[in-house]
Amino acid sequence: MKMSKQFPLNALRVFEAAARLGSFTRAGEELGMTQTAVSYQIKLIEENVGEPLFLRRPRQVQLTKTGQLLAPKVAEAFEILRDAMAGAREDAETSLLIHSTPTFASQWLARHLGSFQLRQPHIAVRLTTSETIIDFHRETVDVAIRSGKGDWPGLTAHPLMCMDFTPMMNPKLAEDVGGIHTPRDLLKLRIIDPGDPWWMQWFTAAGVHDADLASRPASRLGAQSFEARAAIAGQGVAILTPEFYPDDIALGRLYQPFELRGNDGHQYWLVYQTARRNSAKIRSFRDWILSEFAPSGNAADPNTAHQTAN
Amino acid sequence: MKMSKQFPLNALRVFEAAARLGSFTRAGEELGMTQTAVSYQIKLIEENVGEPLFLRRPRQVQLTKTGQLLAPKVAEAFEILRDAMAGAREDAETSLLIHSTPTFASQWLARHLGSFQLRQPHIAVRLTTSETIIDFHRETVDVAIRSGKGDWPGLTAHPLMCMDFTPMMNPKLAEDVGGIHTPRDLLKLRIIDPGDPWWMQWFTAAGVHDADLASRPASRLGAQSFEARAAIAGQGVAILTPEFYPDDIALGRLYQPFELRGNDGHQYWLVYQTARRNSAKIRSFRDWILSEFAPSGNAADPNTAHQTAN
DNA sequence: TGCATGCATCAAGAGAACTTATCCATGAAG
DNA sequence: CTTCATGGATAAGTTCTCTTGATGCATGCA
Repeated sequence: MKMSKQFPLNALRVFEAAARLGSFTRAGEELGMTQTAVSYQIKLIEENVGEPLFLRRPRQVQLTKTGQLLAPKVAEAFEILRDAMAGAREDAETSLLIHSTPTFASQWLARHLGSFQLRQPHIAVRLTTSETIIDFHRETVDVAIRSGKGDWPGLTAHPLMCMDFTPMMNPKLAEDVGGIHTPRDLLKLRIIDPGDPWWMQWFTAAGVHDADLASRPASRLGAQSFEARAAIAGQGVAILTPEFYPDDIALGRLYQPFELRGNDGHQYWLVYQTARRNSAKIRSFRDWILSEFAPSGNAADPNTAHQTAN
Repeated sequence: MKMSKQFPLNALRVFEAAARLGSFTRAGEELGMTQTAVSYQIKLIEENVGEPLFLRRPRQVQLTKTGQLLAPKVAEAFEILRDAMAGAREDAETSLLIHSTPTFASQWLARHLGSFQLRQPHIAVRLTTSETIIDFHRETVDVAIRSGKGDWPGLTAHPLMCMDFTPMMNPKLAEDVGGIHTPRDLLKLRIIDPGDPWWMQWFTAAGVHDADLASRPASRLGAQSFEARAAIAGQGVAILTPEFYPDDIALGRLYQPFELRGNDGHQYWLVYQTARRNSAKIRSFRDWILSEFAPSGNAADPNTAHQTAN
């Protein structure tokens, strides 16, 4: 037997309205259906209960004893359901779960998220980070910042910024070794995380093919921002993304000796599930972050997105 | 816009089961539907809320934050609805509202209803009376006892007993006037309610055509049972239905001087709405009362009913 | 590596829910 | 005391939701 027969939910909703309004016609209006349909639904539920719920009086309907018993409880239940749905919608609209790589989170989001919250004060932002790429099917996450090539099935990815890299260091450290004039000068310094493939790539691009990085002591710090801290502290030269350190550069704690930048084809992306592209909160976050990265003054163009089919 | 779109009730029920069981397949089994249908309904509600409610993990589904928020409230609401429906069904099955004429109620039902309650101890009987014929469309009543001809549109009527009438009195009163031998002897006594048309009809049938009843003092008591009390008290002779007074006859407080009975074509009927003929409580009351009136030992035949089309 | 489990997707079909049209009864108004 | 307006019931036809069955995919287990 069909569940809908044992438990006529739609009929109960109609009953609730009819009981409250004391009129099938009025109930129909409220529910956006005809009086006929109301009559039909009420009959359904009466058959289900096994007893009339309304007395059909000439110009009005009136609850029977059984109907009087049933109506308030049904009303209460629908009240709860309405609240629950409203609560869920509210929650859906007002809480935004962002996932990011730790570096992007600490170096960029931490400094800019305030302007998003200023723009959308009703949205409660929660930010989680991990090195690993999260799976939207496994985690409750609305949007994510990822590095990669933007080719993730089922997801829409908007490019945010290139993951360029170039050696950076504390200017005092450069002075200590008599200044850094050629790329090869860097080899006089301690290289922070010499195992990072970026180093090899950059030296090659700079024409230094014999940099013996492998023999140097490994010092992987796990995340670029930690390496940046080390560089700022004068502990060596790190290979970093300059866009992440505008303050440290402005304060003279970090500088970039060479214009030359490497790029391994990766960049940072804003990604979200394509199916959810019309969610208001996702849209407003997307619009905000794209405008932050857009050439100053111009609004971002959401059409630059990659959408990889599923 | 359709209400069912704004407020997907069936989807909520499916959601409740899926959330509780943590599985679309299991939820489908419980609700008697396929996994496909569950998936579809969940998608509906997710679109409505604007956010996923489940994380689709490989071999299970798991509630998202929003889903966790929604599930308990929805469960509570359905709990209430379930209770309410069960309560209504319970009430529908276990309470029987009987309406009767006051006379039939006091003279017959009062003495026999106990045996019905013995047979159906789970049914709570409520008995209301009025002289007027009640309208099933206006009153909350399951079955009624009426006098009449059994031709009520939309109602099924089972004949119970004839409304025969004959003069009855206390035997002592007869002795006081030297015995009642001929119908005309009755005129020596006080006639209780001489305006009752039954009197004229009975005297005519008895061959007394010149009974001057109109000139006698009126003493309408309103209901036959009151007139019977008066007759038992020796205050006169009343025209009564003998079947109502078996005890008083057995105790010698009331007797019927003549075999002759009048009948105006009316009788007592059990009536109920034809549409509700299959209600269990109505059926069991019908079966009981018909068996009480059936020739002893034989079950009553429900097929003697009149059904007057609407 | 192959199998079982569990969910998603698609096309097609059944059946429920709804609408339109009509009728009927009642209470109010002229 | 008609006549009209209101409100519900009924019948038949239509729409469209929902369900089904087949299929595919990903994952976990043997």
